[in-house]
This record gives sequence, structure tokens and C-alpha cells, in this order.
Amino acid sequence: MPSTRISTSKLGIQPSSPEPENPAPESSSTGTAPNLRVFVRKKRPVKTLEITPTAVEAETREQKLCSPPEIEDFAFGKDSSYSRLTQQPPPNWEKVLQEIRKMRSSEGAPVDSMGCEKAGSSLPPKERRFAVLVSSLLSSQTKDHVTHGAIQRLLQNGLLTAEAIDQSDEVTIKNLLYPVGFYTRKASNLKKIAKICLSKYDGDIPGTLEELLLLPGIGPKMAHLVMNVGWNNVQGICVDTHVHRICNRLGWVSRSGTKQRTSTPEETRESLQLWLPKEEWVPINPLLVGFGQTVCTPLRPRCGICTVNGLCPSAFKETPSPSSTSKKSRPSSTPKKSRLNKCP
DNA sequence: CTCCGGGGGA
DNA sequence: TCCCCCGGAG
Repeated sequence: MPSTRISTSKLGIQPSSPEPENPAPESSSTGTAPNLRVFVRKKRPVKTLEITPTAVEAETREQKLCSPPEIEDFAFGKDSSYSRLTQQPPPNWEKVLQEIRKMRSSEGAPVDSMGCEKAGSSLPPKERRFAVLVSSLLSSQTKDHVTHGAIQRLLQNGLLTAEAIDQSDEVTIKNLLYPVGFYTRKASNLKKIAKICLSKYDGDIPGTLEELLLLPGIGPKMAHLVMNVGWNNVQGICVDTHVHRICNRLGWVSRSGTKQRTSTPEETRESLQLWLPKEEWVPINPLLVGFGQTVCTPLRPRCGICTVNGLCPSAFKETPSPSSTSKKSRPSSTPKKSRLNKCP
């Protein structure tokens, strides 16, 4: 399974253990359908909260923690929404997805495993979840191997638990995080997060999206990632800029009732969730991230080598040679507001 | 040099 | 909506 790797590889942790530990939040806000007018608009009741299938179910039993919650109650509410869609999927989406999978498997993309996924997977559930949270925090704007290195350093120093981080010096944390991107802010956020986890969650991490979002440095993208990987509870699609960009290029998402492209990742998430079958919610992220890094790049997408260029509404349309047109965007003499750096 | 990037604050 | 945080890549 080459392509089924959520960018959890970033986390250095596997979704592995089933852990029926999740409280099953009443997902009210998550995937609620916005107001779309063109298509059927059913009220979209409960979103199933289930533990990701696959191997998860396999060994899960011995967890005496709790009998598996009545998942069915959620999944089959009155509108067994699992495969019931609230909007018609775009034409050929399955073919497009399949082609992207092929492209992905042939060209190894960076998102693929770092072989570091065991880092946190061997930890006890609570520590593993905390590691997932910390990894998510660190991984943004940071290469996988760098994130992994930082996680390893924290681990080696016994600083991968809420208790330890809370007691540790922020400067120490900061130094261990370096050279992760935004390490100063992340160190600060980490301290705050540890304190919150300790005071409100007994050192564990929040169990719902809403509470996750209250943590400093955790926004929608990471919150969904943590729900998916940390709790094995798919509340929504983890949408980053790659997913956002590519879904718009493919014409897979739009502003409710219009043909306009979505303007934010959150808007993309809601639009995508209206039709994408739930079993694709998790794999879509690593798939498109990899595709976005190798083929459907932000600038000058390589439509020429893309096997779905016949099905993509945007194919060959965004190839404006940027630099050549000097007058177009902005005269280079007027750099917008270049960050005046620290060079006196 | 410019662009990229998640989250957060102005 | 922009800008900043901090690096890496082009």
C-alpha cells in the first residue's frame, strides 16, 4: 500500500492502534453542510464517527478499556450517511483519483513514509496521542525528517509528555525543536498546550475537534489530522493548501451554489465533504499532497505529464510565464512590503 | 531575491 | 485580507 499513507508520516506515528478510547463527540459542527442550493440539501444529520476500518478492527479487542461503543448508532442514524451523499460527485472523479494514485505510485513523492512512523506507535495510548499532537504542531512548514528529528530529541529527553513539558524550561524546548520552522512560537505554544492538557485533560489531549481547536497553534488542518490519527476518529477531511489548490483546479469544489472556486481551505473542506465518500476522507490528503508536490505544483503545474489533463478543467490554463511579464503583477522595483529583515 | 506554508493577530 | 513567525527551495 504505497499510496495509502496519510501525511501522518509527518508525524512519525501510525494511526495504528484502534483504541476505542474516543469519546465520540457529537459532531455537530464539523461537516455540516453549508448552504448549497443547487443540489439536494438534506440536513446531514450525524456524521458517523467510526474508527478507521482496516487493520484497526483486527487487534482491537483486548483493550479492556471499554466495550466498543455502539458505533452503529452513529453510523446508521436515520440517514445512514456513510455512503449517502448530499451532493452529486463531479464527473469522472473516480477515474481521476485512480489516475492520480498511479502517478503517485510511480513517482515517489516526499510525503511517503520516512520509516519513522514507529516513533510514537510503540508508546502507550495516552503518550502516543500526545506525541501525535506535538508532531502535528511541529510538522507544519517543516520537512518530515526535521520534524522527526525534533520528536526524537524530545523523546530522548523525556519531553514528550504533558507533564514533562510543563515542567521544562521553554528555552530548553525551543532548543530541542530547532531547526523546525517557527520553533520559537512552537515552543511557546507547546508549553501552553502542555499546561492545558494537564489542567483540563489529565495530561491527555482533547478528544473533540472543538476542543482541539482551542489549543494555541492548532487550527483546522491539524485538528482534523489529530482526530484522524490520534483518535482514529474521522470527523472531517484534513485540507491543506495542496488539497485546497488541487480540488479547485479539478473543479471538485465550489462556493455553495456557484461555480466559483473556494477561497479558503475550510471552505474547500466543507465543499469536498458534501460528495466525497467517507472512505476517501483520510487517504485523499496524502494522495493530493504528493501529487501536488510532484505534478500539480502551485506554480507552473506540469500538465504535460499529468494523465488527467484530459479531465481537468484547469489543464494548461495556468501556465502564464510569471517572470517574463514584468509589468503584469508588480514592478520588481516595488517589492511589496518586503519583510525588512534584521540586517541593519 | 521570491515563493511557499498553518495559524493567529491586526 | 494582509502580515508575521522561520526555514528551505528555486
